[in-house]
Amino acid sequence: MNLSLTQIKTQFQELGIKSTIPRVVIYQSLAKAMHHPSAEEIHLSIQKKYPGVSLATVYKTLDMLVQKSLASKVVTDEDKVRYDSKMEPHIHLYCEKTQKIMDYDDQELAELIAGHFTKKGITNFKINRIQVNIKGESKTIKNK
Amino acid sequence: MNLSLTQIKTQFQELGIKSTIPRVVIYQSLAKAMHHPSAEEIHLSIQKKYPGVSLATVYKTLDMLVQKSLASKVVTDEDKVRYDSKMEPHIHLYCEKTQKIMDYDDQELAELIAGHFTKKGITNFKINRIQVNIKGESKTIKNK
DNA sequence: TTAAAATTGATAAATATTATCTATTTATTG
DNA sequence: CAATAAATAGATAATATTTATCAATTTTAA
Repeated sequence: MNLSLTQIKTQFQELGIKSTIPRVVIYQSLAKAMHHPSAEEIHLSIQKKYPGVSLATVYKTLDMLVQKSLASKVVTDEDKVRYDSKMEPHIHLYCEKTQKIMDYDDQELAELIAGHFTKKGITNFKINRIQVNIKGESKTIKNK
Repeated sequence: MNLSLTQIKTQFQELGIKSTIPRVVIYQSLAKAMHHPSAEEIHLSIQKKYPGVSLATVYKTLDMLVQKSLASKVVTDEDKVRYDSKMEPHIHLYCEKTQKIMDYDDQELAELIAGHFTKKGITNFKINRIQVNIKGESKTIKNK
């Protein structure tokens, strides 16, 4: 999602987040990215335009965004954490060959699962969020 | 699952895994544990009886077990990897308060989801495994 | 414009995991 | 059983990611 600096500042204000250049830029980069970037990737992506922003600030800002529910952590089999600014429920497809993560929207499945638990429930557990991850391989189109 | 040393040795032999004391003991500890232990927890758990076994060996052995499909990695929001020796498909309940992971078997849900994808499919993606994680809070029994 | 409070950036520290390399152990063969 | 080749273990160094520290800077509010 492409967000303007003004849009972000407004959004921050509504949530009581102090607007600083690093924060706005980091969130803009995350929101634009389609590939669930790591802290370091975000740091790199803003290097050219904002060389001053440190990696520590990127980490602190990402944590803050997660706290404020503007982003979520995506843990993977790699040893680093990735981030996602798409907060609507969606499924992640993990390609085991390329380690890439793709988004997959499936409203029907979401309802199917939610319905199952509404009907059946889980004893002694309060469900906040249901995550579905699919692991496999993305088929690329061979010899056109 | 409680496995005897002999059972494990036999299982290793069948899979072409060389039986060493550290390996057998590590796998036994993992198989017995119900709490999805980390490498360090496994290392601790065998300290008393087998003080010689190093943490490096625990890591190497766990990797090997994952390669041989005797265990799987469980990534969490914590910054360490946990391991699971239960290889049958099952759901993990993540308690966001205690960070504890509980197993939850729900054959019906598994079939529901599998059926959904059989019917609907995902374009350009070969599904190997479907993981369902449920995040929330485990309700403990208050004031008996 | 000023002042208090919060944030930043540079760097050190902590933590988890992997790599290296020699000594030991295992499995095999005679 | 003994000898041997191959694989593994253990100690430790190295790497990588993330967090903590703290003075300097920036923001917000008055």
